[in-house]
Amino acid sequence: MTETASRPTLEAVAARAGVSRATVSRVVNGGDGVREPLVARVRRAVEELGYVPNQAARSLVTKRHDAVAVVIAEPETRVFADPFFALQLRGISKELTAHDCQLVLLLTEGRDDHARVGRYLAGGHVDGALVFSLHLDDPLPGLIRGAGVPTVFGGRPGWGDGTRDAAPAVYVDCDNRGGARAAVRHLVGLGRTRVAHLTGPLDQTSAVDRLDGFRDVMVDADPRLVVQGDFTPAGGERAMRELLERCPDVDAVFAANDLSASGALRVLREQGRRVPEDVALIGFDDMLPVAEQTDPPLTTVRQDIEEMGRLMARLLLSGLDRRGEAAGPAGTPAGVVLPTTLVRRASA
Amino acid sequence: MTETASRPTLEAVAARAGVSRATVSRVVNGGDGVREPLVARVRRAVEELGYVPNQAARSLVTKRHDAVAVVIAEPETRVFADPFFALQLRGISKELTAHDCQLVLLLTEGRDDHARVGRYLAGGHVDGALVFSLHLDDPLPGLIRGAGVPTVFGGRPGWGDGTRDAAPAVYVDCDNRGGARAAVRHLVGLGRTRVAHLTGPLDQTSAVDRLDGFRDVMVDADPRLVVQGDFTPAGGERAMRELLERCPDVDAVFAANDLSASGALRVLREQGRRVPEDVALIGFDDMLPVAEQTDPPLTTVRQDIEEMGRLMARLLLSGLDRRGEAAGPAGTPAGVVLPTTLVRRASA
DNA sequence: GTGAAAGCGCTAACAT
DNA sequence: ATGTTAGCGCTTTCAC
Repeated sequence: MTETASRPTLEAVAARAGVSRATVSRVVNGGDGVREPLVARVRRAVEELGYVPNQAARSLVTKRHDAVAVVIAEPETRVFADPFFALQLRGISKELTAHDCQLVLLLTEGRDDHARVGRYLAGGHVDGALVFSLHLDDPLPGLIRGAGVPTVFGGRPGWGDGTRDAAPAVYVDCDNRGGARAAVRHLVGLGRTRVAHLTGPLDQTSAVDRLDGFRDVMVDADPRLVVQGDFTPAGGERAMRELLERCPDVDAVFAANDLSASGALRVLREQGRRVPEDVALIGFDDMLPVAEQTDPPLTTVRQDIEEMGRLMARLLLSGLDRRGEAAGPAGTPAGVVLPTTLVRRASA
Repeated sequence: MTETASRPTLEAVAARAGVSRATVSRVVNGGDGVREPLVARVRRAVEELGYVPNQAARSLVTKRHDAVAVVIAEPETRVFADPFFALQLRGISKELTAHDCQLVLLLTEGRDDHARVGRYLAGGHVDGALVFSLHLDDPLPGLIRGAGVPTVFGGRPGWGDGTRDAAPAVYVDCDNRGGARAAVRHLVGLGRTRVAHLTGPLDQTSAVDRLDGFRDVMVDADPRLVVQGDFTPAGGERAMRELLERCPDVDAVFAANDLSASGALRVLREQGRRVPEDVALIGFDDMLPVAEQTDPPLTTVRQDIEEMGRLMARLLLSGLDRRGEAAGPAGTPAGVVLPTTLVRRASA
């Protein structure tokens, strides 16, 4: 534990420099409109006293915080196990840094956490929030709305089409459904007839949309060919085992993401099925450290995750800049959907 | 982007409830010393208005924030790839939650980030900081000292023995050196004579301490048997390749952590060396998802990472509670070092 | 038990 | 160009 000396105030600096508080404030905030000799005097006083502005006091009057919260509604274990978040965070981080804005990461595991995060957001610690990985029954959107903090969502929020409210939710997503369609069409194009789908957790729109894309192509697929997973390798293993038991004749699998595809791949190999000869396999995300390292490397649907993060941050910041301007419905787009592309590797 | 309605203030609640601001404040902060009927009236007004206290205003007077920062001095990509951080964060998170304290995660990648984090800490956004993964040349400790924020470090800080300052740094660490000794002794006990060490990044004390432990046992080891890694699987692969080239007769490897051990294992198998028959291998950390999943499972040195996190948080919070009391040198221990244990699995 | 009033440290009009 | 002043929204003596 380090000492906590009570910090010097503007007042102290002003006294030391022999000027008014207002002048010190001006210098500290850029020094425009203050003559050079004074600027120097103040700067020296600041230096000598080790003055750092008290943000609470500053925010109280400016109502700005130069910080935005990133809220991830997943347990740490998942957040840290899934490169998806790392990539998105990296995009966000770059964009925020460029705007000299601090990223504050809030992880929410249980219901208590939700309440605390709600208080944090409503308490005016941040100028805005970027929210990820919402689940269908998540109380977070309500809390956020209540908090009145400008928010951009990562992934289409699950509560209807966003038109329920006066201001539709702003979100960034990739074309999950279209990407899924492309993947399944590719499998069909390969001549596969027993095409299965290992889904993600169906309380998330990304998983639902990918399932819908699968169904768009496999209009009357044997329902046993759809097995629920959870975006994790372990879930992929479990789902694949179940699938092989239910439908030993399966000849193609579209997994909802690369992580579950990697799990499925392990099971396939373990049970002596060759990929892609016996069973063709496609993932989703194009998470390089996963998709390229598997054996065989994964054919997958690519989305630019880092770019999504960057875009979310940009949307939020530009929205913040435009505060107070007439926010016509034409102002901010409700949702930005980025394209996906099929990346062919060896697994399908 | 959601609407930003200007939030109701204490004043508004007071007006609505027909009481004074002071009374509302009392109710909001627990309601002691306010008679029941008033409490109810105020509560209802709070409810109706959706009032949430403005933290900036509150902090300005109380000087408390009910939030602590966790600073990790690593790029996101590493933070999110290494389960170590997830575990530690989980321990911290649990402890903080129990004290109704918000965890604010700050990741610092480059030098600009350092400055911003320094400003954030000094700006009085948090009551304290937990700092990890410091590197030898890190400017962070200086910034933190300057910020005057109570801090507990994860891992022994690298700047001397901590006695350079009036208040020695508080930290939590595991017995890296002792654990390393145990691992190497075990290898020697197995009859191995060409025992190598794949180090971690030597600008971190944990890596240095493990190397020292290795040297404690292998007093005059062939210097070529020590190869530098970086705690990552890729680094482990690289180091292992180099090692096999330099010393093809190596018969045991102590890797600085499980992640690099897993990389080393891949290379060993790829080059046709059987583990443990030809080369015995030991890791460090006992990171379950890694150590148990490898083939063969890793013998490793266990440290209770989650407990370390919990302990760090507890130390910080108890220090915060004791503010102002005479902080005698006997008050807070400078460093807490947790024991390690050797976990035998199949790799050695 | 409750209210009135004084600030916490800062910025932003408004004077000068 | 610089100083003066009035709050930002809250907690906390201090009277009543």
